[in-house]
Amino acid sequence: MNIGQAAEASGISAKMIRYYESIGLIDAATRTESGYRIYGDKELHTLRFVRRARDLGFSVEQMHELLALWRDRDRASADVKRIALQHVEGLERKAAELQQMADTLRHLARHCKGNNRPDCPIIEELGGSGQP
Amino acid sequence: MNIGQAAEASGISAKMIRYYESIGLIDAATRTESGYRIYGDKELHTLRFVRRARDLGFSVEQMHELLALWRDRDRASADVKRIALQHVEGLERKAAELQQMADTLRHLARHCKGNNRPDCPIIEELGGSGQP
DNA sequence: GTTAAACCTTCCCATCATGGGAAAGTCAAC
DNA sequence: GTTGACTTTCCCATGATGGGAAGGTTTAAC
Repeated sequence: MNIGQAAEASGISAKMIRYYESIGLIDAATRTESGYRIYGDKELHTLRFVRRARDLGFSVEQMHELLALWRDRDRASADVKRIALQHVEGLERKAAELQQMADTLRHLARHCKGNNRPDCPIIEELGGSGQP
Repeated sequence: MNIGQAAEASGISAKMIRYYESIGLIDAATRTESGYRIYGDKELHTLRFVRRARDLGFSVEQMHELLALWRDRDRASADVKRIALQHVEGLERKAAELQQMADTLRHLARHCKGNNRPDCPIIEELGGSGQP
């Protein structure tokens, strides 16, 4: 399988597959005589693992740890769980932060008439007291 | 006021003030004879506007539009509201996406024993069927 | 057998908002 | 007049991703 087909089958772009290889997240693919990367079932399996982890928002560094644990038959599930829950905390913190911003803005927008007049609580909040 | 004091007073780092100037978000500061940027009340007011907008997650481009509206006495509040609500949508979409990831992972983690054994629903989900 | 399309390779550049640091100039206080 | 705290510009880095150029390879059609 060439890189294009591996990309298609894994859902990771060829560009990113090369990038993941270059930073050492995945092993360097074997090559044909002419230098084309070739992928087999094992490599595809790894790429799919990476895609699922990525879809769950894991960073490259976390994916690196997870891949190591995945390959380690003697892993402790506690290690996996720790990485996952640590990530969950980050996700929830970030989500709450964004939602907080959204709530603030929605609140301000609710009191903005949204018409032709210039007066608007949103811009007044941003400007503090006084005009520019 | 020098850039350091303006940074202190506005909550935007000197580094970022220079950057915002370089990309045209804020006007180029006047300079002393020796080239130091100087900031007065008006400029500080603008910097504070930018900080508040940034704290609400607006992008540089959106801040650019908001600044223009802030300075425009003939603005329509509808324009401000449109930008704000558009941003709110983006924030909520992103927040929901992160929260969805967090929920999925929390669910998997709840069924992971977190002990010395290797079996773990989290890594099994990432790996799909079969071992690496 | 040649040619054209569709691949592949590496390399460089861009994003977005932010920070680090170097080298050199300026200002204020002592 | 020296020292220390500030300022200037310039270059580089982040993280994950894409765009595109220049050039080599494979494949399918004629």
